[in-house]
Amino acid sequence: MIKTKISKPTESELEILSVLWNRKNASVRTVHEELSKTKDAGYTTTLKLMQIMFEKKLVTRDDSNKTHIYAPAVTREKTQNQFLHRMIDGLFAGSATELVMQALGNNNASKAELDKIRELIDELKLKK
Amino acid sequence: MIKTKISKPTESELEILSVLWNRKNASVRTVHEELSKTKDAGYTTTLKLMQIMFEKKLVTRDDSNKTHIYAPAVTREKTQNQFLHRMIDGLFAGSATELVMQALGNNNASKAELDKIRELIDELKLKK
DNA sequence: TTGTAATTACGAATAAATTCATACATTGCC
DNA sequence: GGCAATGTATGAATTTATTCGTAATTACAA
Repeated sequence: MIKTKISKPTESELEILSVLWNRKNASVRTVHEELSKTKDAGYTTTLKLMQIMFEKKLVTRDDSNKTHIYAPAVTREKTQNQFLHRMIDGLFAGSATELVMQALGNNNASKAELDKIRELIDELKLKK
Repeated sequence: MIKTKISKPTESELEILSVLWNRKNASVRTVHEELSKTKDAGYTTTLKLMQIMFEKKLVTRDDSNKTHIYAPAVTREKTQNQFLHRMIDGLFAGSATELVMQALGNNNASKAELDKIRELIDELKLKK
């Protein structure tokens, strides 16, 4: 199996991917309007970014109509893991456990959420 | 309390901070030699970066001797949290729980580690 | 067909991060 | 003192990411 170079999405690209993940696919205009809620940048800026992402193969697009429709070419999960690994390696001395504990400790997870995590842990332990 | 603008360390700055965290403090040469093990860049590049970090107040330095000694001005924990939050907001739709589950699921934590995390969870639950 | 609104394409400006060459300063040793 | 070794300072080049103005294209309604 040939592994093509992983191109890590930049900060801005991540914002765009988020919109695409939520909507499955979208036009530049839709993405731009979504982003405009929290950020202010010109329309052509978003367009250009999405074109670059297309070249990088971070997204695919259907250009059979005038308005091109973009869709993510990478999954949210893969991308999350990519960043998690980066972070674990660079900032948590390679220990995923450290990251988990830190994230748990500093956050107000509800009782229900904590239970859900506990369940997962028990499951994982069974596999050992 | 006055909150000064948080300046997020860049990728390269993070590598330098890692060395400083591990050693408490170090000269440019020491840091550079450490980094050279995994990365190849010139000495003055490391120097310049550390000077910039000093201006940004990411590190302090003792320049009473010819060879300046640098020390981290931000803690590893604070920095970890800063990045964790960024990541949770940008990539996990604001849910720390999601991040934790993802990190756990994809990683081979040992039984002992899983137990440690479970303990933490139980502790947190008591506080609810 | 022709005009207009919406869109994509393109190229260049700007900004941010990284890299490095070169100059200058300090120390220790002969 | 004079020289070599080891540092720091500085400015500029390079690279990567972001932004946006303007031109070309397309769809479609009048």
